[in-house]
Amino acid sequence: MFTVNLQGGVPIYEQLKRVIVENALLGILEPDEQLPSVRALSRELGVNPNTVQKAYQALESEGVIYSLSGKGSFISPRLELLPGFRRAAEEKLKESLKEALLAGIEKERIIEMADECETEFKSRKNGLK
Amino acid sequence: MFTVNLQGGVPIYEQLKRVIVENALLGILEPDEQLPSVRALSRELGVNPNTVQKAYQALESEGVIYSLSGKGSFISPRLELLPGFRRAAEEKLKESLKEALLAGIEKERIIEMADECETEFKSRKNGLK
Amino acid sequence: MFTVNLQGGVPIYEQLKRVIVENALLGILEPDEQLPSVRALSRELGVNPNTVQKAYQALESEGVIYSLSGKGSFISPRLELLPGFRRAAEEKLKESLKEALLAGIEKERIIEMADECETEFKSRKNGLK
Amino acid sequence: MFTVNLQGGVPIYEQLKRVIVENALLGILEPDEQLPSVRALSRELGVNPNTVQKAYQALESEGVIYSLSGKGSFISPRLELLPGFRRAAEEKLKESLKEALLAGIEKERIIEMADECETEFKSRKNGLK
DNA sequence: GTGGTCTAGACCACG
DNA sequence: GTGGTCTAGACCACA
Repeated sequence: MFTVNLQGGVPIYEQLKRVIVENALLGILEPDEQLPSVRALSRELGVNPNTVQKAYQALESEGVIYSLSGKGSFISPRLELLPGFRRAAEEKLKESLKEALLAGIEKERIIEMADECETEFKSRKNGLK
Repeated sequence: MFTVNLQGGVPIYEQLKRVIVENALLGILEPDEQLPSVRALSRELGVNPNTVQKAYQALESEGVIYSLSGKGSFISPRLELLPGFRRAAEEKLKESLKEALLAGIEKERIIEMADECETEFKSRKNGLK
Repeated sequence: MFTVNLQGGVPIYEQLKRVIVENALLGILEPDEQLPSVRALSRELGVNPNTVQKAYQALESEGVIYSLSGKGSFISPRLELLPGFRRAAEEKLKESLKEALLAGIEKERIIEMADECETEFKSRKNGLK
Repeated sequence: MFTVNLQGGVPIYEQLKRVIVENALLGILEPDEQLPSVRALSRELGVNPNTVQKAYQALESEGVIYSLSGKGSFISPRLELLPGFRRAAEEKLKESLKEALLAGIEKERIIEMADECETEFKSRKNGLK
């Protein structure tokens, strides 16, 4: 379902948050759709349940998902309104753009990469429909 | 000379590395130019000498700077080769692009931001001439 | 487990790096085998944890080991590739050969010493099996 | 006359010692031949006079050279007798051999390198005759 | 529990 | 003066 990379320095719970938000924004996870339970997901990914728990709690406090006690966790409707989400993405993008330009990546290549991302999004959507 | 943000989670030594690499790539720091001494820079930034040392040693092991014992640290000539630097920047950029596109940032805005970065680079170069 | 010489000018962290690389190349430390924790090893060797940490981080940046945050440090698989490792060894060997020949050590003796090294390797491998 | 490498971590005064001993053992510097003065050599190499001084003093205390106050420094006769020199070279060689074998350098290659060293010695001797 | 960062302060080798 | 190593001890994030 979700894949995470144990190596690479990026905290597992952040990768989890990231992939859930991505899928929700892409519509692969639909509003009010139920997420796997903490225990099920931790078993599937081979990570500590605390790690999944931490991701879910963070997502809930950010309004991306909501929990019904005893029933599970669900994707929030109205996801696109997430306050500050766009601003945060813009900041991070600026950092990356600086590095990329200094590394000699041309603007044309950047546009090309953006197109590739959109293509990937489309195929991911269709792949799960 | 170099500014770092003591807050914000990003390790000080990584910020230092980053700003030095940036300035070297921009040509603000010229090949074979001497960097401030570990002690001087640590005093100026208000951080521990070991923190600056760590940044310098990491940069040396990456080939960005070189040290002459008893004399000081200097910017490496032949900086543009840096193997893997471009690839790493490209990967990070792709991640950021994905997030940005999902957050609703338009491609035109991305191009605009890239232009802003280039403008900033130019002004930084001229500012120190 | 690992022995280091606190005296003798050679930095402790370098000795540690050396013995770990040796053991990994000999197969005494197997791929993905977990290393002792920084704290445990520092206690065992009677050195400061930072010193062990420095060795581990250097090894990680060289691709000899990898760290999983919160879990520990492990020997990298794909160790044999180590770019430049062979070249560095060859250079250092040439230096030593020059000195040895000038000091009057005969070529037969050199071959003999190489054989001794191989014998030592074999006994070390078997000693830990 | 002598060349030293400012980079590479190896202390300059040790490189100086090394090259002088090498040339003396090869006969390029003949017994009782006068060495350049500290000031002349430091100027020629572009290094600090203290560095040359340190090398000369170390060589004198090891019996490789001798000084006549006010006249200069000279190569000692009977150089080959240097106590412990052979043993030190042997130890260092053993270290290098271990590394080389672990790095995958074959014994044939080692012999080949030894031959190369001898060839180099011969050409250096003839070059200065 | 793990690794990672940082500080404070000492000591050494080199030039 | 320079960089490099080491210790002691604190604090944090992650799992």
